[in-house]
Amino acid sequence: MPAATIDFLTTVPLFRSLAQSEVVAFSQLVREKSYPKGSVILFEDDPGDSLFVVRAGRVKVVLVSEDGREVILGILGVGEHFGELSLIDDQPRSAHVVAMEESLLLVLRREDFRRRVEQNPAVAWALLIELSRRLRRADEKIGSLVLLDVPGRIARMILDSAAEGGSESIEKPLTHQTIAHVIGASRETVSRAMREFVEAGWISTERRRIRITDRAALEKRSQQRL
Amino acid sequence: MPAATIDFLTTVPLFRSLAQSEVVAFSQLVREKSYPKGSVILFEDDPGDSLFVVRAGRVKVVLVSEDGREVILGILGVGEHFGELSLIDDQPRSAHVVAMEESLLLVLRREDFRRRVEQNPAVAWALLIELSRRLRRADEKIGSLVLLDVPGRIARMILDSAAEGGSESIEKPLTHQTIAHVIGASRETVSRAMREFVEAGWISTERRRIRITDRAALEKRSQQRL
DNA sequence: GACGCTTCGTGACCAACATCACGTCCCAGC
DNA sequence: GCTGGGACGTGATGTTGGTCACGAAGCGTC
Repeated sequence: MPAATIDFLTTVPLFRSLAQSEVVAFSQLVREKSYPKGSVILFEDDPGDSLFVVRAGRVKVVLVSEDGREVILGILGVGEHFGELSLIDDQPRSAHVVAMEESLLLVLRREDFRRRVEQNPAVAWALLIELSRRLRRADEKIGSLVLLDVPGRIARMILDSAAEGGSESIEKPLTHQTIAHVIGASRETVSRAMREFVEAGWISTERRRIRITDRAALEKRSQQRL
Repeated sequence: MPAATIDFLTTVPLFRSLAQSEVVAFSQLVREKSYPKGSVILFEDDPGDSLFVVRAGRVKVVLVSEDGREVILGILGVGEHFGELSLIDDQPRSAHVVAMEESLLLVLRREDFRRRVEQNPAVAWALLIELSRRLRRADEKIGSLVLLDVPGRIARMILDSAAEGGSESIEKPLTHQTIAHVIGASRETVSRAMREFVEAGWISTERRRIRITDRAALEKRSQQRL
């Protein structure tokens, strides 16, 4: 197993608290797998027996309705992982995961994962912290869907995305369609709302990158419904 | 500590996998506290240092917007617990919790809880399973908020609630207002939609208890938007 | 049984968004 | 450079569901 994989694993929050020897052990259990843009990595309702870590690229976690409309539950970039729920509770996968770009994933199988978790309380604890974080975000999202109008949800999404990255700008390009799927709105409504933000001087956009120019205004807008 | 508390704890999923001696140890760490109907048990943004288990009564987990509108993230009954997130990740509470009825809660402090979790992998594992369950439900809820119309969300809520209890009826009385807060709709819309369900012969209602009379129709309705 | 409080039923009105239907722009690949 | 597909801008139109405003009906309490 290449040393690069070991180095990479030490940067993943899930494994960061581990001793070097533990990380090496993990690195020997993973397989690498690559997925072309648009390919489905796993399907809702499938029985799941693997955990995935994004090594390169970007994936989206989506729910799809009978008539084809979709919601994006999350967008995961390098260092983030998915698929652990099915390893924990033996239930089928709760959503589809699709590669948004050509992506390289590390795959870890259930038995290997479980054995390691049981032997290493630090991993269990890191998992608990990660699930807590996701639960908080999910609850927040529910709140924003019910309590905020579309511009409010966009404002909040921009602030959230910026918080992860460079603080004042969103590095990863997002199409209006993608934003719409994330916040539960139509592409057209997102277009119109974002134009208003630009005109108001709250953000500026160039080539699908968004830069925040008036954080305070955005924060205010993300807390009230007009 | 009364033996009744010990017996009760063994019925709680979180502790069910524990040895009797472990349960006794826990029972000696909890305090009992009672809350009148309507009282706030904990506030969003407070630093949290306790885990609560519902011994009697019912509580709701709510987010409240600036202008006073509320979303109910969950309704917890006897044997369910809340407040563990703050114990795990040391972040402030993510929502308010309010007693819907006169309620009796068991309170466990952070240090006691952590020590026990660290010494007992079974508790950590039970916690992981519980958080996984909640995460799945939260994601499902996000999906239904975006993909379903109000009647669809009501249909789904009825099916979910019935699944927990007697399968064909919902034991715990729910007001239309409460249902509205859970599914993110107005009281009036819930009234109208439920009347239609009754007229269609899908459910029957008496004194705030709902009985399912045509499960198949409800299931169908909960999957599509009209 | 009478009072009051909460819940529920229902109509009228209106706003936020989805949807439909285009046209334009941008860029990647030939 | 051209060409085609995806992303974006924008108007017109329709509909869901929120809000307001009542009145009626339950239900617990004295």
